[in-house]
Amino acid sequence: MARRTLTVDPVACCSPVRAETLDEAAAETLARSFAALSDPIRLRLLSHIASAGDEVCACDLVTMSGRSQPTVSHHMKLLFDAGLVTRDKRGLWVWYRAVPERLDALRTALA
Amino acid sequence: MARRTLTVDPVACCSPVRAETLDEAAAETLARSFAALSDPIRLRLLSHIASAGDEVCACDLVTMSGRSQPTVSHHMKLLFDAGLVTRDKRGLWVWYRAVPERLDALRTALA
DNA sequence: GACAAACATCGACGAATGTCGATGTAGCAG
DNA sequence: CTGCTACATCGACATTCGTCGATGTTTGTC
Repeated sequence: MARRTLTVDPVACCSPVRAETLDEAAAETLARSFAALSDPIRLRLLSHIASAGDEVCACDLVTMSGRSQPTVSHHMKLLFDAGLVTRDKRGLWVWYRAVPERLDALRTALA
Repeated sequence: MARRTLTVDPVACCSPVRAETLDEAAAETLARSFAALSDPIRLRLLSHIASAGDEVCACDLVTMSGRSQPTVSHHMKLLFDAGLVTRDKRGLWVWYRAVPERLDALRTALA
């Protein structure tokens, strides 16, 4: 059986905000996703990965963001838990990849 | 000339996150908008107004959200400053209306 | 085995946020 | 002018968040 984690469903989420009033559970889920996008550093990290169109090494993110390694690790964990990126550890390096389906799901929620 | 306020431009914002890495200024602007959507109460308030398709009285929002009047007023100010709703005071009542162009702008930013 | 490198976790700190009671302000009704 | 109503602002509080140095863990190299 599929293991239940704390991460959100990559695709499904909530009905569009303009369709009907969100119920409390849907609002909670959506809010958590948007909270992942509510920090400029995280937005730049995500944008850097998403625009690359390919895998990005975590080591690049530290230099690119200008933050310390623990801080970047913290932000990437939030993006990962929000389902916005995937993480793939190979050897010493960790490679991140954007999850376009998740971005599309959030776009749908704003419809 | 148009008065410059603290509110954001209703339409224009940032290039899509998948197009190229956001610069710091764009990331700051976008993050502030998503921060307005990062609270479940605000999402329900906005969804209630947006799905109404018409004006909504502030008095309805208090009962609907289950929060105190000052708290609702605080949240509505954030939504207003984010350009997601307009405010129209007529007599004693304040009427809110959703700004679909702003929601569309955020959807575009997630493209 | 010992050592180094990449990343995660921990602990602590200041700053920002959500919340509400108390109070201020603007607009009606008498 | 007096009161009442709807909403905004203020002050205070607990909680959450962003940050980084120190430390832990995993992996590869020798």
